[in-house]
Amino acid sequence: MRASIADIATHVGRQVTLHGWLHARRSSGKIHFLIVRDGTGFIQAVMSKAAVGDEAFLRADHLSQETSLSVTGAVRADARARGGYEIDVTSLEVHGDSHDYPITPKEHGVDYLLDRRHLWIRSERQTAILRVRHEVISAVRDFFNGRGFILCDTPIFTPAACEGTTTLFPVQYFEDTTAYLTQSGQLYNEANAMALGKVYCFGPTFRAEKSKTRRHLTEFWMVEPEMAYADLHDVIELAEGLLTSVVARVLETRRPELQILERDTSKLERVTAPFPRLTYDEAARRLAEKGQPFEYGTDLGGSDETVLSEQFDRPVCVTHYPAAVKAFYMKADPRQPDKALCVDVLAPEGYGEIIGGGQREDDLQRLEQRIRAHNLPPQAFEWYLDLRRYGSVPHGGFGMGIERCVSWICGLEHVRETIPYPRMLYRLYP
RNA sequence: UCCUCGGUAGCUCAAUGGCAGAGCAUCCGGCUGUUAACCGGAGGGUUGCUGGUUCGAGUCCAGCCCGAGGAGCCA
Repeated sequence: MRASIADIATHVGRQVTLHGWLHARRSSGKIHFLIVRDGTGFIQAVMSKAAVGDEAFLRADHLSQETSLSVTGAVRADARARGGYEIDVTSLEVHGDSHDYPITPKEHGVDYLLDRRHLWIRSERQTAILRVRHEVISAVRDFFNGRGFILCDTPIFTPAACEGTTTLFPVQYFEDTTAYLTQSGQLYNEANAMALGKVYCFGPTFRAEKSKTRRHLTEFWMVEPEMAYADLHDVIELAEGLLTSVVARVLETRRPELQILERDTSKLERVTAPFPRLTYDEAARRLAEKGQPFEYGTDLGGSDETVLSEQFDRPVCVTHYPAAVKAFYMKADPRQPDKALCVDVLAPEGYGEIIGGGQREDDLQRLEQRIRAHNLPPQAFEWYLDLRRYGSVPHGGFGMGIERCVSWICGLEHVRETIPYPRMLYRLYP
């Protein structure tokens, strides 16, 4: 009977066949310990000379790492085994051999592993991270679908800068047109929200910034909800609801993976609403109290975010940044026009900004002014201005970077491990 | 783009300006409860590249290439 390792507990006492790969092998004169993985988990298969006979035992003597094989045997609970179960092999079939597998059980450098990312993802740690990523994405979709949001994806080829502030990847679009890879679905989302009320897009995003830090990728995935008839308060509540629901789901379904990653889950248990809320001015005061060198009026830097988030045990929402440092479409606070109705959510433990968003400028004249002030080509935004010409309403939303979110939930050092094939400044292979 | 650090065996790393080394991996042998198993043996080198200083350079100097961490920018 065919079985998978994930549900091996349901097969105790029965004879099963596992289809997988040899992850590692330890051998004695008359007993082999084969660590087999099948994509759903890892298990130790025990092959004794007495049980399989001399010939079969000898053949298994030289099985090497990542040989694809099927093992058949009885499932047995065993306290000595990691995972609690073992399989006593009665027969073994090899499908494809594997010589000099480059990723050995010993340590390797990051550069070496990234050059072999297509093989690295087979490791226990990497498969655990990718399962958590899957769960985060799945929880995000369930959250929005459950709240009546319509998935309405935005284009990846775009005619011009969405925000005009960051560098874009140009691509040749037929003979004589240049298109750019999207850096945000934001503007299209606003149009979609005027059509469907509550929408979200979820796709890859591209930033040609020459960033070289543990928080940056040139290609990453972002989920962006947008709501018509919504203000900053609604946006913050939505962000809070999303994060608490995603963390709760991962804790509920991916404990074994978090354990493999040695994640301190008590820190995730504390991620419940409400999140602390600070204005930019309050944040600046806190930074000054901590002696953090910070120039009032500028955006928060990486170390500023770390100092702030360390003061709380859950994500913190920072609102009302100076309008000057934020994107042109942010609505100014009517009560203090130099501040924007925006929110950044900073993850705990120094993981920094994982969500950025706010209320959008819905007044035609003010928006035109902002476009001019940012030196953006007005003709590129005519369609966007139409949204203010034909039934403008207060609206808002945010973007959440999936990789930063997964990195935080998994407790990783670098976002590059949260995506199957990371794209970075100096890395486009494999 | 800037700052800092690094590049030596397949991998991870040692080596005061003076014989190029270890562990793991690989191959051979041993071992019936191993958990990155262990024990014995063998093979394995254009020290990133180019030039310079020196009796002598992995080591010092210059330039270049590649990578990592950080800054700026951002999710």
